[in-house]
Amino acid sequence: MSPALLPKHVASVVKYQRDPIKALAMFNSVKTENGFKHTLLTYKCMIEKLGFHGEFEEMESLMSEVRMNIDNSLLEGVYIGAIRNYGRKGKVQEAVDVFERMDFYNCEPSVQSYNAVMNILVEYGYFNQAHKVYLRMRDKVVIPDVYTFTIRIKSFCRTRRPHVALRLLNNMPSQGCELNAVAYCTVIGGFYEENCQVEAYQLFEGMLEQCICPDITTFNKLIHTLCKKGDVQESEKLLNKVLKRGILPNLFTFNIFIQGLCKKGALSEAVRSLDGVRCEGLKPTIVLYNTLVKGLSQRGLILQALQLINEMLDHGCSPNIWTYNLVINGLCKMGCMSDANILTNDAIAKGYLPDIFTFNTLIDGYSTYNIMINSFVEKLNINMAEKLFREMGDKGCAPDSYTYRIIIDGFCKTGNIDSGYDFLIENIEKGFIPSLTTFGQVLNCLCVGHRVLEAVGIIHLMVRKGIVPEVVNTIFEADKKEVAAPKIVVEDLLKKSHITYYAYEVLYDGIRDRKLHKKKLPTRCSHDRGTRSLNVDGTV
DNA sequence: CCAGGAGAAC
Repeated sequence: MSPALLPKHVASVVKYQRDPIKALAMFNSVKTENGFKHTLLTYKCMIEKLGFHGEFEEMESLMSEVRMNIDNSLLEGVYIGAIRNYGRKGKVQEAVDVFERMDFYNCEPSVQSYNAVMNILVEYGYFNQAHKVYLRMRDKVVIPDVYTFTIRIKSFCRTRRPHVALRLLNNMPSQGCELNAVAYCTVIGGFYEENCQVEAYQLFEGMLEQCICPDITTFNKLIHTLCKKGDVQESEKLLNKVLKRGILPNLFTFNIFIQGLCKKGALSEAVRSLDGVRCEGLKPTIVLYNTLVKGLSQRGLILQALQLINEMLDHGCSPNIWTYNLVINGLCKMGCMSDANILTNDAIAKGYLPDIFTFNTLIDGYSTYNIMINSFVEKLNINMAEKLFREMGDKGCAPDSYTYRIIIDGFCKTGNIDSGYDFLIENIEKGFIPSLTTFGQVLNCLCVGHRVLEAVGIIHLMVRKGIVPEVVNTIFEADKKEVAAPKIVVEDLLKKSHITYYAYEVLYDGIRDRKLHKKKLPTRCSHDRGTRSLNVDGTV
C-alpha cells in the first residue's frame, strides 16, 4: 500500500511548482487518487497560484468549483487573494467584482475584505469609490481597524491633504484603534510630500516620544519619499534618530540614500557610501552598484562609472546588461555615439547581450542597427538579430543592403534556410541587389537541403533582374539567351567560389530540367511576417 | 487573509 496522499503534500507541490498550469494539471490529476479530496487549503493554494500568475480564467473556474465543494462561509481568504491578485495586475474592476459577489455567495466580507478592495481603489486613484466602500462598511457595522485607518490616511495623502490625514490619525485612539508606526509614517510621508518639513519632523519626534518606532521597512518607505525629492539631509536626520533606537539600516536603506545623493549631485559622497555599506557588514548588490553607475553616467562621469564596474568585479559582483546600458546611455547623452558603440560591442564581446533598452539608447546612431545586428549574427543569436531588424523597420529606420547581407548570412550560418531565403527575396523586392556572396550562401543552403525548386528559381530570378556576368548581354537572340543565361550564371558562381561544387551540380541539373524550368514556384507564406506571400520572381 | 521596502533608458 502506498503512503496516503495528504492535502499538505498537494499544497506544497502547488506552491513550489513554478508553472501554474502544470500545477493545475497535478491538482486535477490527484482528484482521481483513491480517497483523496481537495480541502480549503489545497484550493486556496491553487487559486492563489493561478491568480498570482495572472491565469484569471482558470482561477475563476476553480473558484466556482470550490464553492460547490467547500462551505462558502469559509472562503473569504480565497476571495481576498483573488482581489489582491486582480489588483496587482491592474484589474481594478475585476477586483471589485469579486468583492461585490462575496455576500451573494454566502460569504460575508469582514474588515479584511473591505480593506483589500479599498486599498486597491486608493492605489489606482479611485478615491471616491474607496470612500463609498468605507461608507458601506460602516453601514454594515463592520469595525474599522488600523489597516482601514492607514488606507484612508494614504487616500488623504494621495489627494494632497496631509492635514486631514493627521486629523484622522489623531482620531484613531478615540475610536478604539491604537496608533502604530505605519499609520504615523504614512502621515509623515504625506507632509514631506507636500514639503511640510516642520510638521513632518515634529510628528516624527512625537511618534518616537510615544515609543512607537518604525521598523526598517516602514522607515525605508519614508526616506524614499524624501530622497526622491532630493532631501538627503532630512533623511539623515531621521536615520540618526532611529539608529539610536537600535534600528539597523539594510541594503534598501543604502540604496535609497545613494539615489538621493546622486540626485543632488553629491557623487563622491555617493561612491564613498559603498564603504558604509561594507562597514555595516552588508555586501553591495548589483542594484546598489547600478544605482551608482547610473548616477555617475548621468553626470557624464564615464571613467568613474567604468572604474566602478571593474571594482564590482573585484568584489565578486558581476555587472549585467543594465549596468552597461546605463553607461551607454550616458555616452549617448553626451553625444559620444562612437564611444557608445564601442562600449556596446565591448559588452557583447564580454557576453552581455544587449536588450531592447540598449537599442532605445542607441537609436540615434543611425548605422547602429547594422552594428548591433552584426554583433548578434556573430554570436549566432539570430532571433535577437531578426527582432532588431523588425524593430528597425518599425522605427522608420530602413534596412539597407548591408543589413540584409548580414542577416541573410546569419540565417544561412544557423541553418535556417527558410528565413534566409525569405530575406533574400525581400531584399530583392526592396530594390537592392544582393551580392553574389549572399546569393551563393543561400543557394548552397538550399542545395544541401535538396530544395532544388527554390534554388533554380533564384537563378532564374537573377537572370530576370540582370544579375548576370557581362557575357550574357552579348547574346542577342532571345531564345538562345534564355537557355544560356542560367547556365552562365551558375558557372560564374562556381568560378568565383560563391557556391560549392555540390551546389553547382544540383543547380546545373536543375536548370536543365524542363519540368522545373516551367513550373511556377509554390506560394510560400512568410511564417512570421504577416500574411504577405511571395513568388520567387518577387511578385506578390 | 487587509496598511508600509531600492531597479534603470524615451
